[in-house]
Amino acid sequence: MKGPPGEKKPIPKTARGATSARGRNRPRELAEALKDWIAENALQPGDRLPQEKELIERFKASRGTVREALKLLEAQDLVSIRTGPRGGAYVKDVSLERATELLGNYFFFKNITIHDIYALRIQLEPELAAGLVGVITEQDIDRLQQLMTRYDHPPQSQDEEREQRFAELAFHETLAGLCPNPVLSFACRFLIRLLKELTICHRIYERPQPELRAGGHSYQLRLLEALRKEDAEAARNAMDKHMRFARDLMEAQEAEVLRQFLR
Amino acid sequence: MKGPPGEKKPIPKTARGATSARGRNRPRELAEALKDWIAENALQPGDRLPQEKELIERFKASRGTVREALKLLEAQDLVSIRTGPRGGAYVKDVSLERATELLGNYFFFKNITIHDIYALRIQLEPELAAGLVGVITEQDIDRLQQLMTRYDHPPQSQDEEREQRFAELAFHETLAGLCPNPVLSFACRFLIRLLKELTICHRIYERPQPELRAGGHSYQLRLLEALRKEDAEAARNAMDKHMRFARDLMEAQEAEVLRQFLR
DNA sequence: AGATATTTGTTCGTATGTATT
DNA sequence: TAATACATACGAACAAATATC
Repeated sequence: MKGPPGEKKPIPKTARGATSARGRNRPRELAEALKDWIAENALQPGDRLPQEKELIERFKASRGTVREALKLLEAQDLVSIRTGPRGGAYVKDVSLERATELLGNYFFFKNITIHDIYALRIQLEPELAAGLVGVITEQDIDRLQQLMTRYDHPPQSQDEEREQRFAELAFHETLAGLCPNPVLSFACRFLIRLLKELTICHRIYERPQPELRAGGHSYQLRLLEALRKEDAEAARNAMDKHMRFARDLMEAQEAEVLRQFLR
Repeated sequence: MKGPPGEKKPIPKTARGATSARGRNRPRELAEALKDWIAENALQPGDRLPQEKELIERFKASRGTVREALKLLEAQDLVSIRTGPRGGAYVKDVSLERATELLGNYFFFKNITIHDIYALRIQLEPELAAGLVGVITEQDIDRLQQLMTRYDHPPQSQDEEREQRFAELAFHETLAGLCPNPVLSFACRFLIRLLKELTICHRIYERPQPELRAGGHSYQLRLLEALRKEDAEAARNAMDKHMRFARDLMEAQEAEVLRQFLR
């Protein structure tokens, strides 16, 4: 089917190509071996792995293979690679960002709706709010109130409209960051990330939402008041109302946008 | 000290190495660019990416860089790479197992407690149960009831004790698998995985739990009844009671095990 | 079943930029 | 400032795998 094989490979002279070619010595295996090596030697976050040259000798692999294996570990956020003389691969704690990104990949092809996300937010954010009592400080609350000034007024432009939506989400991210329950904290932040990435949300955020902004602002004020009084149930209640209010408006907007889009 | 294998170096003529060196156009960036490219072109699972040669031209990178980027995507389970004609990088659905594993890495160094996990289960499992109404079939319910026969009787041995705990969790995993909300479904299954991996749970599962077994069994029966009647609120209520009951017992056991351990 | 073409997999050599000393 | 060590990147050749004829 293809072009005539007129051109032979004209490089037979040296023939010093691959040597071992031991079948399936894939980078993946090397990565697993490195992980085991890390565990065996009880390396802690911050410790440095041997440099490439030594890894090449120790594991009997080429530089490219070693590099790919290290990249694999970096992709899992188990190591971070720095350049320079003190460079190399360092054992690292898995970062929130990376974990979020990797989990986001799982939902990449799933069809997530606003309804799906708010079904969880309604359950989790009130619990989170209640759990903050006794943990959150006056300074934290002041910082949150400071954040709210970015959307305590009607937006002057479409850009500001969108910015205000993200500032509101940042409010909730900050709250989640204060939560002492690591799982709950992660879940709430991940839901916010999903919201940010939903393309339907981008369309919604472009539309004027005076009700959403004003309503959200007042619910958040009630929430902060409850937190100041260290009243867990009042905090839970305020957040519950806040979430249900937001869900209803967002779902209505979703339907509206879809209606326009399908027209 | 290099000691090449006898052969001379017959590559003097070309000898042109790196050219661009535009800052640090790392493989990471290429991987991100490829991800964007996948989204822009609306590639679906099963679709093939351009082959290495074309990617080299299109993104102006060397083969090694392209390969590392592809390996990065492969490590994230976004593509799978095959050799041979019609080979190349194929867009792939991220498997539940892999996503769970990667997220598990994030919580590996965090100190998760039973309380943390049940704080979420209490919120999410009732919601999941309610959402099953209208989706779950009679066959599904029959299958679940079949599953329950594995712990409808007191265990005869410590092995069976442990087996019954895992069978109960399998019941909840099956429920979660039926949930039409992908985020809620994942969350519930991930929480169960965390429970399974908690070392404290292993100790608890070794101890006799007649109350936990009998109580859980009866709550699950009530749940299935509600689902048969398609009564969402009754299902939610049954699951809520079930979770609170389990949490109280598990936390008591956790305290007990810790007390013994610290003695 | 076997030959062939296509595509990735592996290794080597080399060049370059940069951060540390 | 110069030397050096190191990661980063490029290119070429060969090896292995595999679909197609």
